[in-house]
Formats: sequence, C-alpha cells, structure tokens
Amino acid sequence: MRKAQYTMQDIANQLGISKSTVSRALKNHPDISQETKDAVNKLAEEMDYQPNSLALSLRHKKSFVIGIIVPEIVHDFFANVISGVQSVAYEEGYNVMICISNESPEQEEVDVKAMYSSRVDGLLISLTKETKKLKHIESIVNKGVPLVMFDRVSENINVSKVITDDFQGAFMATDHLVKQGCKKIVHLSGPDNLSISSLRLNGYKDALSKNNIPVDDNLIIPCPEGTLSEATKTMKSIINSNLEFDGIFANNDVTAIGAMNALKELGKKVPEDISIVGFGDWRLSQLLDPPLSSIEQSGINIGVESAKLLFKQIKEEENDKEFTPITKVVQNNLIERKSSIK
Amino acid sequence: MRKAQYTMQDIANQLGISKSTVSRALKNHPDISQETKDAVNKLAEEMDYQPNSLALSLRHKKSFVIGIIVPEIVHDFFANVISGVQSVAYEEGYNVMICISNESPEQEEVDVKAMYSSRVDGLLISLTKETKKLKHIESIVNKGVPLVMFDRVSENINVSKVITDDFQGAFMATDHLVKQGCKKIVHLSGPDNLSISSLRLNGYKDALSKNNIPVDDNLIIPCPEGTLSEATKTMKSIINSNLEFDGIFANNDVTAIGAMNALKELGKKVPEDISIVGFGDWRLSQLLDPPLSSIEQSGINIGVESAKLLFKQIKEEENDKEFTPITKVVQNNLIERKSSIK
DNA sequence: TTGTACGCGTTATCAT
DNA sequence: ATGATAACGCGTACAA
Repeated sequence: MRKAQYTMQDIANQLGISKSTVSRALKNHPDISQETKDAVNKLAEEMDYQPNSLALSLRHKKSFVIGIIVPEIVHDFFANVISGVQSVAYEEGYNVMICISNESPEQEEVDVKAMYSSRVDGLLISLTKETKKLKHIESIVNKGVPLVMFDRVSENINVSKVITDDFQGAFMATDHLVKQGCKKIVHLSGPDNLSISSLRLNGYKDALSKNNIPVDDNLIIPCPEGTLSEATKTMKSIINSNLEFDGIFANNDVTAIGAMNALKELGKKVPEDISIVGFGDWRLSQLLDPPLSSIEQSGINIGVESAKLLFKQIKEEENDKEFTPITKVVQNNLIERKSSIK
Repeated sequence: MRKAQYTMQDIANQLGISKSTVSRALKNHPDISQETKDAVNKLAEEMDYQPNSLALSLRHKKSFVIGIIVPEIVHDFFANVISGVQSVAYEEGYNVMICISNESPEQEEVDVKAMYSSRVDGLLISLTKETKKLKHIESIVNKGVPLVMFDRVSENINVSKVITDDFQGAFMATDHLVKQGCKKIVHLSGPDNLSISSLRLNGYKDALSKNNIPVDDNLIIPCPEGTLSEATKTMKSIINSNLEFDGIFANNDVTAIGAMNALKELGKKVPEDISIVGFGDWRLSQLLDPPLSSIEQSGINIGVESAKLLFKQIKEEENDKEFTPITKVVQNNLIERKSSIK
C-alpha cells in the first residue's frame, strides 16, 4: 500500500478548509480553534504528512542546511571534523551537506557551485592541496554566504579560518620528551613546501631552546615523502650511522610507526631505549605495540570550532551586522599512554 | 564589493526582456535568437548568476540529491562506503546529503524524516546497532522514495539490500591459511548475537572441511567483546595452555592485532611461527609490524554497488515501472603482503 | 476564527 | 522569436 506524497492542500481539501488554516493549525497558531487544530493534526498524522522543506527554503530564502567540502573522507582527521560539525549543526537545527573534492581543484569548484545552487546558509571548506585559484570562493563569499575555511586554508583571501596550532603541538611533543628525560631528540621533518612542516620544526627548536638544549642540525632528519617505507629506511640508516639519540619527535603518525619498526628491527626497545612521539591519529597509536604517545590533530575540535564560528557568522548576517573575519587557532592534544613512556 | 543574489528576473529586467526568454536562452533553446542568447549569457556571466536549485527541485518534484545515513563516520568502512557512493552520484549528476545517526535509533528517525523533508530522490541507509522499529523506513518507502539498505540491514522489511559476503570472506581467509600450510587454525570468533559472527564461523568451518581438515571445537576461541585487551588476554592464556596451532583467523582487525601482540610478547614469531589473517581494515594491517594479511570489507564496493542499485531503482520509478527489491552480495577482497606469509 | 491572494525562482504551456 | 501565465508547496499580510 503506497501512500501518496500529501501536501497541506490535500489536508485542506479533505477537511473542507483552506490551506492557510492548515498551515496555521500545524504550527499551533493561537488564532486557530482547538477543534480545527485537533482535526488537522489527526489527519496529518493519518496521512503521514511531512512538510516540504524545499518549498519552505524557497519561501524563507533560508535552507537550514550548511555545506562542508573536504578533500577526502577516508581519513580520520576529516571524518572527525565532519563528526564535530554535525554535532553542532544538529544542535542548531541545521542539516549538513557534504561534498568530497577528492583533492581535485576542478571538483572543488563544481562543489562550491552546487552548494550555492542549493542555497546553503553557510559553507565550511578545507582546500585541495592543488587549489591555486580562489575565484569560486570569492564568488560565493561575494554573494553573502558565510564561509569558514579550516585546516587547509589560503592566505590570499580574507575570510574566517580555523587552524590547528602546529607550532604549539610540536613544542608540546618535544617538551614532553624532554620532561621524560630525553636529551638528544631526533626530529623526522616533513616536506619543505608545506607550512606545517616548518611550524612543527620551529616548535621543536623552540622547545629545545626553552629547555636549554642546543639545537643540533644533525638530529633533524628529512622525511619529505612521509611514507612508511621512507621512514623505516631513513631510520635504519640513522641508527646504523651510530648517531646518538634517545627520543624521536615524528612529523606524522606514519613516520613515527616507520621509526618504531626500524628501531625494533635493529634490536632497540621502544620506549625503554628510545621514546617516540608523533603527530597524528591516536587511535592508530593505541593499536601499536607498544602504544605510542601522540599529538592528536584534534579533528573533532576543529569541526566544532569551525561550525560554531560559521553559525556566529550566519546569525550576524541575518541581523545585517558587519562581520569581521576571525582566525581561530585550535590547540592540539597530547594523547599519552603512561606505560609507553620511559 | 558584495554582489547580490541575482535571479533570472534580474537579468530579464536589465535586458528589457521577459524571464521566460532568459530561461530559454540560458538553456540554449533553439527558438531563441543568437543575439538574445549572447546578451543573456554575457550578462549572466557578469552578474555571476547561479541557478537556484531549490526552485528547480520544487518545480520538477525532483531534487537531484540522494541521501545516505550511516551510524558513524569515523570508521574506515563507512568512510569508504560514502566515498564509493559519491563517485557514482557525481557521474549521475546527483549530490549527496549525508547524515550520521551516531548509533542512535532516535537520531536515525530524525534523519530519515529530514531526508524526506528535503525530498531526496533516493536513500541509502545502514542501520544503527539498536534499531528495532522500522516505521520510519516503511514510512519513506511508502511515499515512493527508492531506498537501499546496506551492510547493517534488517530482514523484516522487503527492500533492496547490499551486503558483504561474510561467509565467503571467512572461507577465503581460512583457505588461504591452509594453502600456506597451516593445519591447526585458531578462529577468534565474534559475539553470538550478530549474524556476521556465525557466517564467518561457518565459512571457517566449511573451508576446513573442503580441505579435509577436521573441525576442532577447541580451536574456536570466543572474543565476544572484540577489544584489543580482550584479544590479547585471551590469546596469552591460549598460548600458555599449550594448545597447538599454527594459524589464526581473526573475526576482526582489532582481535587480529591483539593476537599478534600476545604472540610477540610471548616470544612467538609472526608469521614464521604463526600466520594471521583478520577481517577488517587493510590500511591498518599494513602499518603493523609485520603487516598482516587481511580480508577487507570492501567499503568502496559496497558504496558503489549500493548507489548503482539505488539509481537503477530511481530510474524505474521515474518510468512508473515496478521494481522488485534485490539483495546484492559483494565479495570481500583478500589483501595480502606476500612477505608476511610463511 | 478563517479565507484570499501573493510571492519565493524556475519552467512548461499556450498565446502572439 | 518572445511574452504572459500557471504551477510546484508553503507562509503571511490583509481582508472578511
């Protein structure tokens, strides 16, 4: 038995009243008599009436949908961000439309247009690695759609941004190792062209300085690819070169794991001989043997903070107020398993 | 400089023509003169006109959006499913609206209603662990919205379903171990109440039988919680009990890792002494030391197949044809690192 | 207390 | 080749 898709008009017809009365009854308008309300509600229930939010959105010029565009989704960080965004959106009574640009600037452009076409009330976006042109972003911003960029942001546009504090995270990680008694800490650094690499490197250097430990350039080992095999290979050659060190701060979780594998393979014990802290996914870290300490790029927090900022902006927009773009910096969390620290 | 949100009417006014002409010009209707088209397109470009798909959807009673509801998103399987769905949807010219029920049946109900409210043209859903009532599902199905359930499906409703072949996967895993020379294969089994547990157990048993290896109930070890600590603890006691075995087929990736940790801790070598194959996330498996062979629950394939089935259904619906629900079974993949197999 | 009429942005139908 | 009008489903100012 298939029911049709009823509208208010259908209810009105069956009850011999006008659709405006139905509309008012449904939203419990004080002018409507109780018996009319009862009749309408009863029939609506029977018919399993559900409002058409397309019509609503068109009417109100407001969709109660926010959009989010991420470069990829099969990645704990972005999945966490989305999760955080969702939770805030639900509280505000908004739905979330998600697009995955798949690291393609062309797709990103299409996505932004699609988002505007469906008249999202606000947009969250993390840019593709290759995004250079920002015309599509400017376009939607010019139309007055509140927009917040997160994590992969661009400096060439004046919009609100939410980013993680890579410097602070790196500082925290290095400081943590020092506090554990490490004196000679290796840093597995990331690719030069990414700003996160230099931020993390600087955090590492700064933590050493603050602890009166001289920075030794020999301890800074580049791992530009950031792959497991590269890290493993690099670490092995470092160990074999008899470089002395008692701790490792890895630029990401994969290099941290690679380092651990290399150490174990060459008979070193983690964390008894060498302590490791890496940036990245702590869930992964916890499954390792032994679990690693890790600096979590707190995806959920990024999501929550971005969404909050967006809604703030949406509300200002509704009240025709000026909104000055803000850059929010979210702190990283050091996830630590005590047992894994020497 | 903020541009307004222009409509066709705005273009028409500026050009002193009617909005219907604009509409036709924009979609390159043959009746319209070339010069009018040029003028319209030029102005549309200048104004950065973007169509309002809300109005379009209302008009056509078709939104070109499909919905997907997943219980969680911070989980490689579901993230992969979404990724697969997106790729198919893009090809078909559809957008995807994602909701996360967060394993809450109440949220799931809200989500389904929201999806219908925004008049998605089709819905993909994987149920919450606790979902018992299916009224919300029946409701949207009765309204004629094409729906496909995937992975977490219910037997109590006649809709299209896409599931993984757990039996086949378990068979494949066990058979693989036998082919590697294993004779006494332990199975770490899952919770009794889930059908996947018994399916996997049966696949395990069947593979042994087909290879003329008697099933030994002592080798079937329950790990109902499926946690790392449970698996580690259980495996240790098994090893200490001097039970003889040379291979492990784990019900999931986490128990596989737990087993590996236990083995290594007690001085056994993987895979030299014991080979392990687990169901689950192969990316995780590859980061382990040594990498584990794993039976991947192919999320992308599930996503792709589900979406394809949904679009098939959407098209039949458009042509007022009958559509008989189908259950599709997606095969699992064995992800293998040759080096890790003895 | 309820009904009428209009508009949100678009397209299809029917005129001209 | 172009314009006027109605319709999609809803809410609301205005009228009764």
